[in-house]
Amino acid sequence: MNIYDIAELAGVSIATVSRVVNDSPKVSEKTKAKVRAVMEEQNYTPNVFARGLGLNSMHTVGIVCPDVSDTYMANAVAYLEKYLRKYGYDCILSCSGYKYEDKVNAVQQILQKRIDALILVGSNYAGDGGNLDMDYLSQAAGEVPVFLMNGYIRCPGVYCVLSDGYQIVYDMVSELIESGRKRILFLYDSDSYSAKEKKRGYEEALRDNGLPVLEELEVFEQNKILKVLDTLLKRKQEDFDAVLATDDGLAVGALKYVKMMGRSVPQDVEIIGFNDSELAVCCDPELSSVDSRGELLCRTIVESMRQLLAGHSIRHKKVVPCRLVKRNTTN
Amino acid sequence: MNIYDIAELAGVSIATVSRVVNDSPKVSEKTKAKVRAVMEEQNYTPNVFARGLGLNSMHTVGIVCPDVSDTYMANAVAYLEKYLRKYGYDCILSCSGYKYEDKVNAVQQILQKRIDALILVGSNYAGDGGNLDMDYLSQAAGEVPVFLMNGYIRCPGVYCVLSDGYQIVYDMVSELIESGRKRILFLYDSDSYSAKEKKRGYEEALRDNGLPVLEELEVFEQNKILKVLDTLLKRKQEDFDAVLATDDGLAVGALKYVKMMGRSVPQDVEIIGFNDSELAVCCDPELSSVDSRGELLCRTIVESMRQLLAGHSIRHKKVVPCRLVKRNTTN
DNA sequence: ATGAAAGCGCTAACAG
DNA sequence: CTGTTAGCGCTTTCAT
Repeated sequence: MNIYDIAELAGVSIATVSRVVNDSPKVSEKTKAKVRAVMEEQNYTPNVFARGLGLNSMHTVGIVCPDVSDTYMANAVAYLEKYLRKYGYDCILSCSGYKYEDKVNAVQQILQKRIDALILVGSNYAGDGGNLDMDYLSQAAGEVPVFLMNGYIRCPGVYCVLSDGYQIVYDMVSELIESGRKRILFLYDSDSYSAKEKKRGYEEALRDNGLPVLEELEVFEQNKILKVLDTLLKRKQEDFDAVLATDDGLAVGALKYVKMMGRSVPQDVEIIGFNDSELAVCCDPELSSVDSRGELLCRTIVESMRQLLAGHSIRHKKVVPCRLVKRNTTN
Repeated sequence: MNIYDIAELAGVSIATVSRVVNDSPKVSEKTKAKVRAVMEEQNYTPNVFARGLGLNSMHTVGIVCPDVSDTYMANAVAYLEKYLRKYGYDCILSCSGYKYEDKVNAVQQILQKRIDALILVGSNYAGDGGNLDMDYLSQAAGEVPVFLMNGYIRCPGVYCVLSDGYQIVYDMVSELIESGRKRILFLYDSDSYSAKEKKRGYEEALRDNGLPVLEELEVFEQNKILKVLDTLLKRKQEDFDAVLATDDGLAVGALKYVKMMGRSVPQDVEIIGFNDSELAVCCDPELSSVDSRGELLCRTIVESMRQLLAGHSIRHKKVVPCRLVKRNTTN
């Protein structure tokens, strides 16, 4: 059943059928109704490939993230998909992994699908692991609009939507210090843009509050609960009275360590995680965690994308404030 | 830059270029090399839409799940994507939600994309919520091969790959009883095929071991840690000495309740979760959990799909055994 | 408001 | 092994 069949059955030309399919205003309501009736009756669906060929678009956006099995990204993908679908876009998903060359490959591959826009989830696409060569992004941006969720690079055609990790960390550290904490452990697990921003917030807050930045208090470990626990056990690093982690998994690892050392949370050690995931509620005691506004970021990205594709111009950088979800704190 | 340009630059016909693109064996290595050189040099990429039109396929498979932000599904999608990409398939993802009509819509919508196969993740597609009308699946199966991950319906064209929830639950309950547990709470959160199977395993094990099936010990609650805790608190149901939950989130909710009641785990109450997620390791004490073999299921699905698309016939049902990951048990 | 016809870029007989 | 050519199903001028 193709457009010719419908045209014949409806007694019109294929051009008219096409116009009806695209809801063109220059078809009389009467004809529209007639054609639509036939389409319904025949259960006709336009061939998306032919349509794509003609329009050079299949109304599809590409979503690339290092790993959807990560809670943060899974959430992001879920929200993105939801908003994109709301506006009739389909999503093609690609999980690139974390290695630079794999990320480049994934981006180049998905571009061949002639997507209408590309969304990169997670700040790992903005300068991770030392390789700062962002050419593949500017190249991509030359073909379609590129959106960076929670990352930032300065490059025409790349639109960045991110939460203000720097600010919230700065504020939290300042508050911790004000409430008497002196040795705050900073736990992170990546060199991504957002991790660096958080670290900067941590260090600046320490400095601005007259405390030294101690290397021994900045620990980099894979985001696995038991790995973190293990590392802390090995280092026998018990000399801290607060922990700030860039992810809830890390925070829980620290929590386990602290409890194992017989110290109590939050009295002896205050622990704060990031992303406000189920992990923060699962552990005992529950932990405060920063809501990094995943849903808002996703909504903003999709709305911006629509603006852009509709011909409007949009800002290259949009920053959203984070907010702390407090649980069991001492103050 | 299209096939004509390449043909001209390489001094061959478009047919030859097309053959090279598709790596047809009937082109001399010499010509292939020549054409490939030009393609490289011009950075040529075949237009996927035109290709789709000609082949009536874009080498894409549809993945539909109720909600990727759920850990189990996120994992499944990650594995599926990985294996599919390995064989050159792209994935289009659709999150349908849990409502029957939304599931039907999602399936019908994604079919219009002329995907090569459809994968439905989670047993919610096989008879959930009372509505047993599986017509939309058999209809879908009429158009493309349909794979059900962890669900089972008897329908030609629908291939089911699932883990044996019935058996593992039956075995675990039997063991619990043998080790002296008498009142085992069964916590579940859906009416899906797999939940029903687990419940059946629970009930049959009780019966076969001479214990009654008590309604008060079967509690249905949303899979949210705090919701479960809340429900148990309201019911003041403390009269159980073991818990079997169909998901780790539920198990953790029960754990919190048990600890709150001042009873100890696993001495007073043994708790076992499902899916072996991070939650099982995050809580304190860590919980045993059933590995439902997500990766194996995904790999099996993708391999089966390839067999099928290659013209071989495959079995309509493949069952994989689960396995228990023990942590802090009493026996 | 509608139709005729020329593409869109590629695949796949068919012919040599 | 290579080239010619007729589609694939739709969009879109350009007429009318």
